[in-house]
Amino acid sequence: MSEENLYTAVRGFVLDALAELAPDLAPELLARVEVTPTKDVAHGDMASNAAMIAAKTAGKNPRELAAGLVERLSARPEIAKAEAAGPGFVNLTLAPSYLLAQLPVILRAAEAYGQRQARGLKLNVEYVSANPTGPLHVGHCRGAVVGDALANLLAKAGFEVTKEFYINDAGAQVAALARSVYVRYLEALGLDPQAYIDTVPGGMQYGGAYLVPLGEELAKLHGDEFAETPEANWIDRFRDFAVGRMLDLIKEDLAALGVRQHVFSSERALVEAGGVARGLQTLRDQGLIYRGVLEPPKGKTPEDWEPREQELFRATQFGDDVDRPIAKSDGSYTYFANDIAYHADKVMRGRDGLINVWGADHGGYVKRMQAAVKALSGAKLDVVLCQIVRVMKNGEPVRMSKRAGTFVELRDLIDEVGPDAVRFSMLMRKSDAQMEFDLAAAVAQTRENPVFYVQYAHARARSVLRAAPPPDANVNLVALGAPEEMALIRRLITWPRLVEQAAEAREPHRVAFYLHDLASDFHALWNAGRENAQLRFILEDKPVETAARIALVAATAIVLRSGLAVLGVTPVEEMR
RNA sequence: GGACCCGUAGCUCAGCUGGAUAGAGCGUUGCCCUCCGAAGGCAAAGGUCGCGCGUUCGAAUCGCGCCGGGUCCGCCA
Repeated sequence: MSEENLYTAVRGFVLDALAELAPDLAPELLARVEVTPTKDVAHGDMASNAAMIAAKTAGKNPRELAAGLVERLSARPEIAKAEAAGPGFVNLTLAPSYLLAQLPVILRAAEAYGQRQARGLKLNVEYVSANPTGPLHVGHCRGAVVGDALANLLAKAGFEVTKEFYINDAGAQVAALARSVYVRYLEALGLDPQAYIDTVPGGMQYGGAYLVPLGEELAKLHGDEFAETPEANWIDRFRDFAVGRMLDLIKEDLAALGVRQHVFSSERALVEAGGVARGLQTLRDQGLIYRGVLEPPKGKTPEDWEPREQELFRATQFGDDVDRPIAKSDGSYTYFANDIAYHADKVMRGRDGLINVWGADHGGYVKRMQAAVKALSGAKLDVVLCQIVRVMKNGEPVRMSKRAGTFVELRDLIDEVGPDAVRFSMLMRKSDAQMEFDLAAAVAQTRENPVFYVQYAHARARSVLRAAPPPDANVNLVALGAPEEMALIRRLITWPRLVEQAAEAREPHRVAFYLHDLASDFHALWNAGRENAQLRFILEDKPVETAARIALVAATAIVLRSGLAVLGVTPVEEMR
């Protein structure tokens, strides 16, 4: 396989030249040498900071070193022009033939362009993991989209990726779900549930109408068998039934968004298999669990605070601020203990790295979870936090509460604006930036959504290709050279580099911005053809030019598809 | 009181892990369809990058301190 990432290749040239001028530079120093796209075409195609990085230890000033690099790099056939600039940049203009030679590479690779070779490393990306107590609401969709796109991105970057959903089916929430379903069951039997509701400590916690059919179904199935019986007789049965149904609901919602996870891990199954004690044993063996008393949180002492001895995990040894309880005062495990066990399980399944996509309301748990994973294994846990999406309707924030049944269901949103627009707009922002989502605007402004801008570029490209002879990877490309054409090519060859960098930063939004820029370059070229007929893609009397331009258009469509696939957005053929 | 995230154009947001003159979309103003798809393009206007020190060849980016917004802080998950 030829080197697809041209920046990596050129960086190799720079390092070769640097080694002649300043041998024996430390590897840490060389690692900081970059070859980057230039912001301004006047600076050429690529620029390197090599001279500025190496100057000090090489005992030369940056400009002097840059001049030496320029001399050596200019001699290479791949480089048309090299010059020193500014404080010591080396600006490189690539030989057109070298740049153009990437077009056949793209055409042959097709949608696999930008796909890095397998690294032999397995990553686990866990996302959504909503409580199985109801359908997904719009607050969930950011994490769902970001997690899914990130997983795709990492796969593109050469990692073996497992997409995972953690089912919180073991705690008080799902017990409350079972009780709420029980209420619907009583109603379905024609009984007044009020007397029962009064006996439940938290009352009717999940009052949404979506549980009504479950109650009816249970009434049909069991008649009044459980109507007057103690909770112990029915709660397991009702809970399992309800959790199963809610999970089906969630999976349907995810499917509507185009999200399909590989693994659904049940907390309950883990607990019942004794996984918690097993997971904690690793920590006990290392003496990282002890009995102790925590200080009250400063400035916000709960009124009923009293010192209690608890089992604690020495999270402070791994960078956390305080040690964290793994058992409640009554001896039962905390959620954190279950989470430790779950992460131990994920690591044992052979993952080289774990990534959790969490809502910002879990920000306070990042350090302790990272500490636990560090203590459990050599694997690293990265947490991508998604800030809460504030849903606005007519300028008013919409309160979302699953318990009150007042949330806006994700499904409604998808049905209204379509999965592509939902996904793309969630990815047009950095995930840790706060975000307002105006429902009215999302519905009304579908045409203004940037996703259509990108899809339109693809549809335009495909429309040209339908009217032209098929693209040929062996075509003569010398006819290409207009500024708009070269700008587009420069953008295309940046795709492999972008995949790598976005994956490393765990930032799928960069893909969305890249595609927007690429679409912009393509639209600009298109309109150049409207201004100047000689720049049109298809010229009846000029088969050589036409063939070269068709190759460029085909390459553009390929990269657009390649990127949209990462985002999970449909590359439409036409948008009429 | 503490932890984490955010503060960039009127609005919504990027800014490639420290680089050259800080960008895009929307909105405003003015242009471009006898021509492959105008859901497009070109141009103009719009900035003390929250404030102040510091680190160095160089800071929107890194460190510290303030100011403002958000999320969270044992026996919920």
